[in-house]
Amino acid sequence: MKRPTIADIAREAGVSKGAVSYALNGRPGVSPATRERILAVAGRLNFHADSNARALAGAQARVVGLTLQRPPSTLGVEPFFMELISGLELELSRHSYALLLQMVAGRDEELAFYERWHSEARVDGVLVCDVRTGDPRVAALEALGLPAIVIGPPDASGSLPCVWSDDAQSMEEAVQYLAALGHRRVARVGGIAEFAHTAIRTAAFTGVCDRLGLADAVTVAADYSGESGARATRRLLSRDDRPTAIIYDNDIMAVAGLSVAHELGVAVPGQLSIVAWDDSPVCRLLHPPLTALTRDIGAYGVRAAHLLLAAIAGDPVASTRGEPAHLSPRGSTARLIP
Amino acid sequence: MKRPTIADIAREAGVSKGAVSYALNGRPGVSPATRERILAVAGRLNFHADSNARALAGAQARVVGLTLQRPPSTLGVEPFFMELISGLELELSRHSYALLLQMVAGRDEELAFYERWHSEARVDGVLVCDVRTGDPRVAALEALGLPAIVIGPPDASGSLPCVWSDDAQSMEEAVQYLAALGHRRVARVGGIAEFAHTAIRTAAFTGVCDRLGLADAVTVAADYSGESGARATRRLLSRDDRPTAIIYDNDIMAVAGLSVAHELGVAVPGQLSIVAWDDSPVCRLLHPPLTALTRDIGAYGVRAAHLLLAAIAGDPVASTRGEPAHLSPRGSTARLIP
DNA sequence: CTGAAAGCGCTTACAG
DNA sequence: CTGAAAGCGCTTACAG
Repeated sequence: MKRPTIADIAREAGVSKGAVSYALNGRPGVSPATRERILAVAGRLNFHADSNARALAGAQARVVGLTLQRPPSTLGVEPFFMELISGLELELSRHSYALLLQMVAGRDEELAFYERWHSEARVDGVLVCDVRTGDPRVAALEALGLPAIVIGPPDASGSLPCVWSDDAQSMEEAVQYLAALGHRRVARVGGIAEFAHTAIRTAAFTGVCDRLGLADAVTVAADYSGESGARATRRLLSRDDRPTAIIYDNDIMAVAGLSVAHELGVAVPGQLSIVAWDDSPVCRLLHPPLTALTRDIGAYGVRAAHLLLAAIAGDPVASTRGEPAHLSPRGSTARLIP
Repeated sequence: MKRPTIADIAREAGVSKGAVSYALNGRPGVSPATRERILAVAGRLNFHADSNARALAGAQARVVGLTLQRPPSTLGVEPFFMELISGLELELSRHSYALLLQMVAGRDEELAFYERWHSEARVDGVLVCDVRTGDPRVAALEALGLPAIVIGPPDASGSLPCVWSDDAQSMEEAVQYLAALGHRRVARVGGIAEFAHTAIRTAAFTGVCDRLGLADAVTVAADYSGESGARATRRLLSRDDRPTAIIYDNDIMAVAGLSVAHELGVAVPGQLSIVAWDDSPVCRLLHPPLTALTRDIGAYGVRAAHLLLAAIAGDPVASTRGEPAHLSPRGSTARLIP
C-alpha cells in the first residue's frame, strides 16, 4: 500500500493540493467546513506529510540535533544525559520535533557535524552542552546562523541564549552545611577544569571557604570517571592534614570516593563526610546513602527545548536561569566523631 | 552566504547537474577526470547535498530510528543504553547515517512513531529493543515493510533479523560457578518478566539449578529499578531458608541488593554472594566490588547497525549471535563461611 | 475563500 | 561518457 500524499487527500476531499496544505498546517485560506473535511480525510488515511518534501519546500525539518562528546567511560554512567534527553524529548515531542543524537570523539568532529547538519538541512537547530570559556562551537554556530541553545552558564555562551543554574549558590549551600557540621578542612574533587561550570564551582568553592575561614580549601581536578575520583580521593586522604569532608563534582566520583574511604579504613561519615553533585538512584542505594546536590535535570531539558523551538520560530529568546541544585542531606554527612 | 547546491558545483565545474550527482555518489556515468574535477569543487565549497532533496528524489534519508521506553527511573541509571547507542553510532557514522532517538511512554506510542516515521519518510529503518514474545511491534514493522533489526533473541523477532546473545549459556556459567563455590540455595532477582530475554534467563536458571540439584531455585520478578531490587532482596533474605547467593538481572538491582544485605547485617560475601548481570563501572567501585556477567554491549550496537544498513541496502541479512556475557569474578562472591 | 503553478535541490532513466 | 528533462511531495506567493 503506497503512502498517501496530499494529492490523494485533495482528490478524496475534492479540493486542491494547496488547500490541503493550508488545512493541515492550520493556516488561513480555507473555510472551516473545507478544513474539517480535509482533516477528516487525512485522519482516516492516517496521513503524515513527507518530512523531506516539507523541509525542501521551505518549512522546518522538525529535527534538532544534540552532540555528545564521548569521554572514556563516563557518559554511560552518569544519569545526567539520559535525564536531560528525557526532558528535551518531552518538549520536542509535544511539538512534533525529533531529536538527532550524535556521539562525537572531539571538538573538531563536533564542529564538522554542525556544518554538515546545516548544509544538509538536516536540523533546524542544535543544543550545546559542556561549554568551555571561549568555546569555538559558540563562534561557529553564531557564524553559521544555525539556531542554538547552550545548556550552560551565560559567560561562555556568547550571543547564544542559554539555560543554566546558579552553581555558585548551590556550592555555597553545600559548604555552609559542612561548616555548620563543624568541618574545617573541606576539599573538592572537581570535574573537567575547562568546562565553564567547573570554573564557576571552583571559584565559588574557594570564595565561600575563604569567607568562612576554612583552611586550605583545595580542589583536585578529575574527569568524572570513577578511576579519577578514586585517585583524587586517595591523594586527599593521604595528606597529613587530610580533609574531613569532600565535595565531588559528580555522583560516580563520589561513589568511588566512598569506596576509597572504606579501603583506607576512614569511616564515613564518622571521619569523613561526602557530598555528591547531581543526585542519582545509586546515591540513595549506597551505604551510607550519599548526601547530594539534587536538581531536576529533566526540567532543564524541557526549558532548553522550549527556547530552541522559540529560536527556530524566530521569536525573541532570553537566557533562562533554572532552579539551582539543592542539598539532600543523607547518611554520608555528619558531625565529626571527636 | 547561501549554501551551495549541485547547480553551483555544476556551473563551477562546467558540467551538468546530473554529472555532479553521479560523481558525488560514486556512480558510473562520468569519466575519472570529470569526477575528480567535480569532487575538487565540491570539497572546496564544503558541499553537502541537502538530505531532504536527496531523500525526496528517491535516495535514502540516511537516518535510522531508535525508540526507548522510558520506565519509571531505570533508563538513566543503566549504562546499557548509552553503551548500545555508542556502538550503534560508531557504525552508523561510518556510513554517514544519523540516529533519531525517541523516548516513548508505552507500546502504543512506540507503534505510532514507527507508523509516523514511515509515512513521513523520516527514517530508512529502525532498531527494536526489549522485545516480548508476540511483540506487536514485530508484526507492525513486518506489515509496514520498514527495515528493522531486533536487538534480542530470535524466538521473539518473527521474520525480522536480530542480534542476540546466548543468555542461557551465561546463566549456566554463573550458576555453575556459584555451585562450585559450595552454594546450594541460589536465588535470582529477575528483570521485567514479559521481555523475551528475561524468559530465557529464567528458564535457563531453573534448568541448570535442577540439573545441579540446587534447592528451590526461586526467581523473584522485579523491574530493574533499585527499589524493586531492594524489595525483592528483602523478601529473599527474610525467608527461613534464605539463599546464600543471588543473581540480579541488572547492575542497579545488584547494588540495591548489596545495600539491603548491609542493612540486614548479612555479610557479603561471607554469608551472601552477589552476581550482577551486565557489568558497569559502578560494579567495580563498590565494597565489595560486584562479580558480574560482562559483555561488550557496544559491539552489539555495531553489529545491529551493520545489519540494519545491510537490510536498508536490500542485501540479504542473517540474524547474528554475539559473544555471550562472561563471568568477571570479584569480591562479592565467595565460598560460604561455615 | 479557492485553484493553478512555480519552485525547493536533488536523483534517475532516457536520449544522444 | 554526457546533457536535458521529468519527477519526488510538499509550500507558498499569485491570480481569480
